[in-house]
Amino acid sequence: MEGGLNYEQKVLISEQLIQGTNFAKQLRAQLNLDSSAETLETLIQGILDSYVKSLGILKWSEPIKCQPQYVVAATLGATSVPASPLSVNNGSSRDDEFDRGLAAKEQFDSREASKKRKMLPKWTDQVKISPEAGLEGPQDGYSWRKYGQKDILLAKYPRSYYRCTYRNTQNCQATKQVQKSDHDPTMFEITYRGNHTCIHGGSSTPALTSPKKQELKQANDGNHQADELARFRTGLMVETENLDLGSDVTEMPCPFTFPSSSAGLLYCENYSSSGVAHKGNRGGNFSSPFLSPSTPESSHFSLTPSPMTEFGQISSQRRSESDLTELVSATNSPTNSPIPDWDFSLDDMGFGPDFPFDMAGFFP
DNA sequence: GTAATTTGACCCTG
DNA sequence: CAGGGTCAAATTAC
Repeated sequence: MEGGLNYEQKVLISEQLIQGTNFAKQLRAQLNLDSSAETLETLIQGILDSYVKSLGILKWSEPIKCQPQYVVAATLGATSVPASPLSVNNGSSRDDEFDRGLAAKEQFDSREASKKRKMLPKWTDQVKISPEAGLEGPQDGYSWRKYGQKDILLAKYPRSYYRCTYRNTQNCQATKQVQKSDHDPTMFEITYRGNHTCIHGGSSTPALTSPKKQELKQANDGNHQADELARFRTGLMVETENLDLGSDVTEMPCPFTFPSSSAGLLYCENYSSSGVAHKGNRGGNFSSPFLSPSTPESSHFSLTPSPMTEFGQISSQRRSESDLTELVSATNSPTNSPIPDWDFSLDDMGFGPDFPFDMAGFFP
């Protein structure tokens, strides 16, 4: 991928990245100064813009495999949050699980669908539910319909399967799985797969077929409750795990989209190909195979394509604060979002270890 | 009556 | 063959 960059691309990327770096530096300074959420938001937006532009400059590259995992840790605002993103991540070998069962058939064309299913991006969001969260709370912007529940081997709690309500009408292939954590009953692992191609889903006022019904339903369903609530109570930070870009891994594994405000941890797992997903996207601009399952309108995140610790440090700082939550909440409002579809794929972007991205100097 | 959920059966993958 | 994911008929909720 990086090999395909021409001079202009590199220059543009550099400019954007430098700009992003500057914003990040300012943000860091502001964090230390305990600045207002507004200021922070501006800075973060700047960072995001820079990334978006940078990534947009990159040509879409061929599908590549997802090898390492990205761990996106999102902090719950006022609620508790896992002490360490990485620590929480330890517990699962979900990749294996999912890979094994990934392939179920599709209605239309079993074999084709099976392949497609395999290529759908997926990521796990760990959500911690808190009593104070309450039941009110916005929907994640998408309408889900439960289509199955299974008892999982060695798991205390069953896993619920949801798919987009508009699966049939709009052929939206997004699905999610919700399972209560064995270790911490207040913790839910929500695995999203596929991108929303439905129109209703991403809107600020999702055309939920029956909002009331859903709310009531989900109120009785801790899984959902955690899911929805979490979405609006978070700050996002990204950490990488198992990234060994110095090794022979030649591509950036996961395309990411950051479900704008997922709480807890989010793992980008096992993303394999973007080809299919692109097919389903309209326009093709910044739509990626990784449409957010929640609110794609905006996401605040930090991105580390290398195993650096800088973000981790920032994470720690932020975790104890609530500003970012406000910040995210604010920008979560679709009306505030300058980025219509905050979805992009590093994969597609062709990000790779050779990408001229000096993360070490990102946060001096 | 319509839409969502439940749940047992079936299919696919490893 | 076991386990996970999905289907679809039956049931429930609105």
